Amino acid sequence: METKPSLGKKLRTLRQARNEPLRVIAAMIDIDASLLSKIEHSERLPTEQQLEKLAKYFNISLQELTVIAIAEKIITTYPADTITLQALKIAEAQINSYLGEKNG
Amino acid sequence: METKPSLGKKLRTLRQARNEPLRVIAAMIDIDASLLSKIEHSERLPTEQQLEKLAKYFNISLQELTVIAIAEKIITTYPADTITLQALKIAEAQINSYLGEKNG
DNA sequence: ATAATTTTGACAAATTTTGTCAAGACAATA
DNA sequence: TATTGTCTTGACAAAATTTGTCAAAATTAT
Repeated sequence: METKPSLGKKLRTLRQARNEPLRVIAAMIDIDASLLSKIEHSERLPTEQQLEKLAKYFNISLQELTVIAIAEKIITTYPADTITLQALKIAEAQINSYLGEKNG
Repeated sequence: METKPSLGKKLRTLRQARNEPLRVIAAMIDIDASLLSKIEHSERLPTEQQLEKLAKYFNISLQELTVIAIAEKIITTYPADTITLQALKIAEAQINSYLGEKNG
């Protein structure tokens, strides 16, 4: 079982806070309940469009959800080792440099 | 034209240092010369297996190539904004925590 | 026990990735 | 400048991955 905080956990918590079955929210975001179940278990990640609908439905920040989704995608895609760590630092540096130059 | 340092540039530099045509190295790593051309132009990224063969052929560190490849993949996949930046930091933190616990 | 909900695996459809080919651009050289 | 070899590019097919659904099993609640 997946134990650490995750997008799935967050979504499940939000849903349970409202006492709503998968069925209802799945319908709201136009997917099958089984897919939402998988999302809540971090077996699948929501698409951008699903994230948008979820953010709207739960009235929370899309950006916040997107951050977690990207982080999880990266974590599941690459091994948790120093190579990946170095790659992340480089990517970070490039974005920082890009954002820096964009302004002053 | 792509101007910043990149995996493609590095590979092209290595190849040119040997004065070898695409054809030769492409053959060594079992791909078409046109694909290697695209790789050198950062239009495509090498697969893991291609990276391995390239590292061997040029007698350089596979890890070093992999780091750059992953960084470039991330950069081309996600927008260069603060959301991605936050996501990268989270991914980094998770790997660090994983690597930390793994040892002492 | 029954009914509702949730989970899971198998699968089809859609999308993305990967590699090749062929034609054209470019460069070097006779 | 004609010829030959090299490099680049777009279009495309094949392969791989992702995405979503269905149906059946498992779990939970009534």
